[in-house]
Amino acid sequence: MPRAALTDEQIHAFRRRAVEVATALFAEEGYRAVTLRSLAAALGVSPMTPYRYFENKEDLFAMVRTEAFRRFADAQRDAVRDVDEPEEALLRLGRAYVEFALREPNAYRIMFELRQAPAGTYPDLEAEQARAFSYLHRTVEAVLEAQGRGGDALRHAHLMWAQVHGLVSLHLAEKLLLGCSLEDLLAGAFEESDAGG
Amino acid sequence: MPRAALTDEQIHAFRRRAVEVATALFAEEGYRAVTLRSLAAALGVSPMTPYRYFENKEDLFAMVRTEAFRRFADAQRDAVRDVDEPEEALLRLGRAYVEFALREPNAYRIMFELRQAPAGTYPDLEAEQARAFSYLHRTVEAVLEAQGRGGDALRHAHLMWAQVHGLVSLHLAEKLLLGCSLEDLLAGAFEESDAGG
DNA sequence: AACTATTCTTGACAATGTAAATTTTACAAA
DNA sequence: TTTGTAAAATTTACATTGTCAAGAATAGTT
Repeated sequence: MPRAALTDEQIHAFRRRAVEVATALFAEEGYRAVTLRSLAAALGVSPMTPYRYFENKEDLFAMVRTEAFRRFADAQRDAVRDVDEPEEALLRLGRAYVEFALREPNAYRIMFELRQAPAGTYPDLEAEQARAFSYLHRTVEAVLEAQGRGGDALRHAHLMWAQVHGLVSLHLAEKLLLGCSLEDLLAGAFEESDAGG
Repeated sequence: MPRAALTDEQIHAFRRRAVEVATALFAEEGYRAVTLRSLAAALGVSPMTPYRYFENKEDLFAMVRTEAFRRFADAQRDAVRDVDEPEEALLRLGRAYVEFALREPNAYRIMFELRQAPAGTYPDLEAEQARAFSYLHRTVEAVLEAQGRGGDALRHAHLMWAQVHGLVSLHLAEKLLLGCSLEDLLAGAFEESDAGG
């Protein structure tokens, strides 16, 4: 006789929409400018309604991050779909990486903020993160294998990731000195990545 | 006949102490946990007193960042003091970089947060930042010169910076996958930096 | 000792995250 | 159709924050 509880589908639908709107607000106004109240207003619900669907703000942010990593991982996947040449794939991964970061700088900022919840808190987030990295990892494996020297693909993949992430981070934080644009640096980075493995 | 205005020295003394205490609080409790009220309490003054010495919280944070960059730049300077061999100097800069980031992770986080005030807002900050980079820049110049190929030292220095910053960032954000520690990666990075120039 | 410009404190306000209380809603039984 | 009820949604309320404005204390000159 009581009112029916929310379907899993209804819950997920609301969560999806909330994350979507929150992401849009981030893209416009930046990270910390988005409040739960402004989000609720944008969703057309009362300020406390999101609390039925998310534990708290941090929980919602985690899902925003998770979805951002999902889009990022998808972009990485699509970048190497139907690309057989490993070195070509490597280049495309790098380009797709930078493209994503420049297309969605606020998403990138949220994804790689230097203060995150302790490991194990948000398994979905970490899964998407791992997936995003997996395409680079596999491609580096293929490159090294083609060159006859396998083994430390994980290390090399991390190094490349760090290189590009470092460049993008410094660019987004406006730490690059005049006379050195991101494009210049990327050209050099990719070139050396190819050469040096 | 009125009360004497604060000396420049008094003002600077308070600002220094406030920044010092704020830095200590950051180190303990992390970044956003520090409030102006808690800082004032730690300083033994009323909540509004800091406002006579800083425009607002952002202004105070900027000075915390500036001092962090100053310590960092000093560490870089000291790392290569009296080191003649350019390649040895390069290694030491890298080690000093990572040491600083691991010794003062919260400072490092504040310094390289992905959302900063627009360029030109805090000249002192940018000056210390530029100084911190200058030691690497000069050393790379020396290395390239010794190898007979000069010209793109700025680019190479940026790439190395990005490499190490990327590794440290990923480490601090706990994004490194199991089986790949920061130490392993750094060994590889430095080795290749030496080799590849 | 008294005036006054300056420093410092107190009180207050708006915004925010969130808890508790209250109201509304949807469904099924009477 | 009416009504009971549990879930959903809203409204209220509160603590914490950054910051403003008014008041209180302070020090140095006359």
